[in-house]
Amino acid sequence: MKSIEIKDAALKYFTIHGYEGASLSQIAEEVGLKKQSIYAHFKGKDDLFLQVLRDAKEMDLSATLQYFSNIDSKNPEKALYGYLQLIIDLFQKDEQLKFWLRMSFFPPAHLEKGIEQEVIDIEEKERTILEEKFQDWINTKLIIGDKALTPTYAYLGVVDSILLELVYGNDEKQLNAKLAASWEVFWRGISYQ
Amino acid sequence: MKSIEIKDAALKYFTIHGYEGASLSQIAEEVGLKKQSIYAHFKGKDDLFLQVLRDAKEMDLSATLQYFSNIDSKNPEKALYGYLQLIIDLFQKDEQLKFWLRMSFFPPAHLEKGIEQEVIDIEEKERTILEEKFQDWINTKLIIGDKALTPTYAYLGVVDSILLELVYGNDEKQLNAKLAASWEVFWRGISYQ
DNA sequence: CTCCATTTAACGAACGTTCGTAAGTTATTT
DNA sequence: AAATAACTTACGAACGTTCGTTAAATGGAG
Repeated sequence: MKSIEIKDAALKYFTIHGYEGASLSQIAEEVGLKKQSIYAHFKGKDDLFLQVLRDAKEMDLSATLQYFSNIDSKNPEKALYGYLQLIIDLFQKDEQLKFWLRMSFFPPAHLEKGIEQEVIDIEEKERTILEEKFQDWINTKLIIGDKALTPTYAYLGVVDSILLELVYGNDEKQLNAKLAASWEVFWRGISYQ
Repeated sequence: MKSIEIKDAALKYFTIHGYEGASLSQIAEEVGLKKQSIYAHFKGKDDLFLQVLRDAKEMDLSATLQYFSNIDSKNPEKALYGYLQLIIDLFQKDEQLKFWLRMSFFPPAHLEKGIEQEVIDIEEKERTILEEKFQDWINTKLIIGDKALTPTYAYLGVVDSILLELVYGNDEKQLNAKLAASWEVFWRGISYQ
């Protein structure tokens, strides 16, 4: 299917060059087409971009949902650390997560409002999932604390810092060192000792 | 001085629209000039961009250096939390930090190599400052641990997560909640209890 | 008169988009 | 089964606009 090929190429160029820096002729050339042919599949650049964005968002959200529906609820340490590794895997396996990150932080100005809404939407969903898990673990005395929001936000902070290191991504050794350090301190910060 | 005005306007548009999305005519219009007049002050778009970048980098680095040369070395809790607040202040006071962040994560492709070098440079300098402080605090039993690298990386992770929240910046309430949560867990993770 | 910032004018190149058209595929009618 | 219609996909050509950049003319300050 050609429209999937186009979206793949668009994902690649939007991720590398941003919305304004990516051109339809580059994208078309990548799949062996002229730029005019893109208009047989998409209404225009904005339409192509938004479809790529929604695919990326859906992929990100479904990966998170699936992971946390299959975890061992008696082992928060394994569950939480495993999610960090999942993110690293996802990030390195395909471009969608990097694209999503770039566009949620620095959206094209004329689409900012719509994108912001999607970002808030996914963020709240993922936060809710985490908050429920943390509440369970607090209730069952597997981690310390009273309200679940504190470890939730702190954990999301660790996730963000790992994502940032991935985006920045100059060195795998440094990534692993940062992951180990953040995890060690975080886990000590929320576990009984 | 007109070239400073131009750099200020360039900073603004580069931050909002990125390198490719910002145009010289917009920047010139902001300071009441025609775009061709920019060439009396800068060699071209790249030159203007790189000068703005170096100004931003210098500002970021000098703020960090100055802060950590004036801290109370007997009180890591205050010093570390104060730096997080300094970052929030800096971020909200002027655009340079946001510009620096955007360009260090998503540099214009054709300048990537040079920018990456600058980012590695500043990152190493800031990490070294922190590492020395943490080593002192470990030696004087003000925080736990053996090697200073672990709390250094973990703290840099907290810094990153706060920066991300600032970039993303939809809500001051949420920013404060995330800051409080990350700090609480981090501090518990590195302090004696 | 000189210098320098700024202007007007113009450049080639690239941008996203639209149009008409041709070919190929699928569906409907004879 | 053959003929017709409708739809999809792709392309050449061109649209108007904007881009970064260069060159030459203008104007004012020292």
